[in-house]
Amino acid sequence: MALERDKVVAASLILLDEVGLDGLTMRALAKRLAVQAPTLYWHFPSKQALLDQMADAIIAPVPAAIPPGEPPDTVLRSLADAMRRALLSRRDGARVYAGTYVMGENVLAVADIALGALMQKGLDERGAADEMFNIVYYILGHAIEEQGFQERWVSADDGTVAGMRRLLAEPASRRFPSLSRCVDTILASDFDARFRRGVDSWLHGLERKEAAPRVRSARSASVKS
Amino acid sequence: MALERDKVVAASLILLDEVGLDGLTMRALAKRLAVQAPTLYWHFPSKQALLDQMADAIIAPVPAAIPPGEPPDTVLRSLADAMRRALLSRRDGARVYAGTYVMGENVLAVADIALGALMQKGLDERGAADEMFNIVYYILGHAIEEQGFQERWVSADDGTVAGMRRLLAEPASRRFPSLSRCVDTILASDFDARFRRGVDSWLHGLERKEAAPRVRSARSASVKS
DNA sequence: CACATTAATCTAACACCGTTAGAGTGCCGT
DNA sequence: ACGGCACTCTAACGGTGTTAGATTAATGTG
Repeated sequence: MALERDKVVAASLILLDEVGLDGLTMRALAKRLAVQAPTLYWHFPSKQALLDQMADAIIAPVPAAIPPGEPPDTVLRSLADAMRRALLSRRDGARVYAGTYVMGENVLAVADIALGALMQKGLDERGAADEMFNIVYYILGHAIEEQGFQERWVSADDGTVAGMRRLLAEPASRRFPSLSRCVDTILASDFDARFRRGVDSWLHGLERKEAAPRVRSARSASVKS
Repeated sequence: MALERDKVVAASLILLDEVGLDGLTMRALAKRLAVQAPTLYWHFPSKQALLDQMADAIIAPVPAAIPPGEPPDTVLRSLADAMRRALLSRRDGARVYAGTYVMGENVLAVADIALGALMQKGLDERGAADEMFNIVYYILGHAIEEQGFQERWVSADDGTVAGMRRLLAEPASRRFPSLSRCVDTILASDFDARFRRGVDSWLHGLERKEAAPRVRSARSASVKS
């Protein structure tokens, strides 16, 4: 019963790597499973339901990648790293995940780990929830843009970033001086290094939060006094 | 020549608000313009090209929303705010923007402003490029999830977040203790407040960067000595 | 004015998509 | 032996982005 479902999800992930999200059709998936397309609708009520399962499967390796018993900073760093790697591990993985918004088993597990580490650092419930979403948003946006960048520019017919340089360098030269100064740095962009620095910045910001517990707002304070 | 193109983009943005990205078809757009669908292909080589123009149009208001002559922190804060508002101003706006990766006029202008402010704060080219992308990733991820959350949960048949509470509270209670503690906070989530705090954290992290100029790596230092 | 050219739109159609209806097929418990 | 169930099939519907090629409207040129 649930065995067949898992096999379908596994096959769809392989197909995703081969043809991308736009090429992932029910008919193509059916052919790979030596089956007719409508058969899939006995196992999944819709394509979106299948995509939801795929999204959960994509981040399934994340909870297991977190070393237990480590200090919260280590947990958070490896959590961010594992989630990024999971999203990037499949072609269009970030786009699949972004389109889902479903409360899958693994999604909940990841959230639980992040919230636990954040509260262990001294944040209250709201602070932990905020920061947990913030880092997830960052990871997701980062991965979406990275994969989109690759598909659009690196694996384009051009084959290099030369086309991008042409588009960037010309109009920037006069009207956009700051951009013009940074254009070489941007073209040589290293997503991994940038991500690491981004996570560092985030963790550094957390230090401030845990050190200085939130003050009551002026209104409620005056009411109290 | 370019006049007709702009009219098509404007109409497509109105249609986007009405029917969402999934409902935005070339035939529906053509009907709104009192034209047959293939006519659009005289003005745009593909639907993706139209979406690219739409994405650039969505963030067109951003550069104008930046007060000139302000200190860089103010510039960056209002830039983040304006970009977020722009993405949220159209239905599925964030998803449209995320799928584009095009070097439009306004995209370049926004990048130029951000890079200028960051370098004015003392960051070098690479630091400015990194942080500019980081904040953009964050804004984008935030907006995508917020709009997706609304479409999937708030405007669902259920009409409220009750369905989400049901899905979250039950499985969380035993296996996910931290999540369980935060579930009420999460359900009462205020995206605006969270975004403001996220930008604050980011700006705070920048202070550290500008204060402490990067040290040479150990390897190159030892070579020097 | 007549005419060739160009811009813009049309109709018709292609190949494909997600999805549904409803008819089989094989197995399993009684 | 047989009813029911799990699973798969064929056929088709309405829709999609996109192309080919004919047709109209406008425009500059002799």
